[in-house]
Amino acid sequence: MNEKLRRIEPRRLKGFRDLSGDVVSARERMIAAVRAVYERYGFAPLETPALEFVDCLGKFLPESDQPDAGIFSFRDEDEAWVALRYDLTAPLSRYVAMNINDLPMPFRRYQVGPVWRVEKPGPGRFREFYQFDFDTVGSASMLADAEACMIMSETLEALGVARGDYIIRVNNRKVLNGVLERVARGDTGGGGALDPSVALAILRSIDKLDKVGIEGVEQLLGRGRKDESGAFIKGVELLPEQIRLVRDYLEIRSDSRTGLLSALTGLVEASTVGREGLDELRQIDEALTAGGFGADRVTFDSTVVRGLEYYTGPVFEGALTFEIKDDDGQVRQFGSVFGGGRYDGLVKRFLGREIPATGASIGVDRLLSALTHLGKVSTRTATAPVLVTRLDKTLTAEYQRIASELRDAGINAELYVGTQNIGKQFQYASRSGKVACIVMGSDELGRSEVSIKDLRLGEELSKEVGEDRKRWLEQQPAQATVPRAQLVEHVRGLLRKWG
RNA sequence: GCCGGGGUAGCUCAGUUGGUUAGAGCGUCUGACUGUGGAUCAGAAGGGCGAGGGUUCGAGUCCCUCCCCCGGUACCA
Repeated sequence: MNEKLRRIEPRRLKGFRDLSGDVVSARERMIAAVRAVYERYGFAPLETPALEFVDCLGKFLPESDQPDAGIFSFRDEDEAWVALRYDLTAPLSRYVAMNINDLPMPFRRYQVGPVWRVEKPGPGRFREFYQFDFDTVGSASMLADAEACMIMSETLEALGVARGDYIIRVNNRKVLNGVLERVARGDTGGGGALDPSVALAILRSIDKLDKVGIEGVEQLLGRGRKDESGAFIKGVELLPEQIRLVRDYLEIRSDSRTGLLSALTGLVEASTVGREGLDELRQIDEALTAGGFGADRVTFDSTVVRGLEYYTGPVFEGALTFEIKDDDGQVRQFGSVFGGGRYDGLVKRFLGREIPATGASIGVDRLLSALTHLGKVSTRTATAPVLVTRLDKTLTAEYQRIASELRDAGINAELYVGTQNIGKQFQYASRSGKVACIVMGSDELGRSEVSIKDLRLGEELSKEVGEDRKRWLEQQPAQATVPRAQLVEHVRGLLRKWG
């Protein structure tokens, strides 16, 4: 009793996961495929530490010497605030600032790894998760942004997402700012710039378009909105004319990129930043078109907002457009799995001058879960597809030879090192995802033969085992006995058959 | 953070107006079947009801506090 009380309950932190071998393997395969695309465009790997000084991450709260509540932070032995990185972009800007004189410019790097955030976990949301970024630092050219879109498109296709099952949407924060300028002035008789917090609130509301619809956005911009749980969300309190302006903007759609640009012209050309934004998008369109990327892959969409703080120009996101049914049979959309944009101001806090930069980031876990639902990643392959069983433990040396023979032939093979009987060995093989079992007792040995059991076939046939198990066991339809010399050949055949 | 709904075996859940040793299905394990996983049959193990306090002769059932989970919402670099 006392001992029971003293025992430690195994627990795991909220939002953190243990990942089994099949998931880790699937993720590694996915990462390898993505890396190949990034490298095809000349990006090189970079690794930075998991821990950074909080001020270098830029996450001290204003008006306070406490770090932002959204990050995992603590004081180190020198009393300095340190924190786990919450993305890969902040460490990149720190790295660039430290090495600005030695880096080739433009500097292009990719980085993959875990990041940590203190957020409420939900379906597909965790406190520790992987991101896979690529960024171009030191180029203000829209060619870099256009390339980012092409890479996002190629990456998704390289992962097996069919054209049409995804879309890269592009917008420009400068266009958005142009609209905000108009909201701020003339049309209301007011004038001057919007209060930054109001501007932010407007962007936040626009960002919710997907979720709450155009009517919802209008409510959020006006007096506020009551959601279905009864909670009231305070509105931005814009005037009706201002709301109408935003609505007009959001309703602009076009199937072609140039079509959207012309449609936007009337709304934002009165604004200098707005015109600049349109011009940048025009350059991106030209580069995309020259690269052979049509609107079926990369489209312009005026409703894209993305992260609020640091984007300064083009913003893009890659979204999966198909629906899936989750475990409860509920229809779900995966939505955005890939996002990025231009952030010309990030290095400034270190160097005092702007270094232009643009890039994008994959939400690895979300995309992986989408690919799993798509059936694009197999999750049942064992690292070694073959188990060499030990029917007769006195023949172990012979079994070791068989295992070596398979390995020498390039086939991963596991020798059963447990102590249980043959029935349990098959169970073990079946549960650990093996494709085949090698069986050899004194019968086979005497005839220079081996038996090879096809576990997957056996699993299928077993549905009709029925009552007559005796006969089933005698026939062993999923098992073949072949000359020992044909072992490797036969196993290869099975592996080919089950992919 | 806020609103709503929940916490009873590994899982899904049942537990009458508070009343004797807390149940089922699935899963697990064992055996029939010591050279064959998936079928069938038989049997076994496994929880003291999220935690703590209170009311009561007596609480999984009532009251209070806290914790956790789920859904929605806010925030999200």
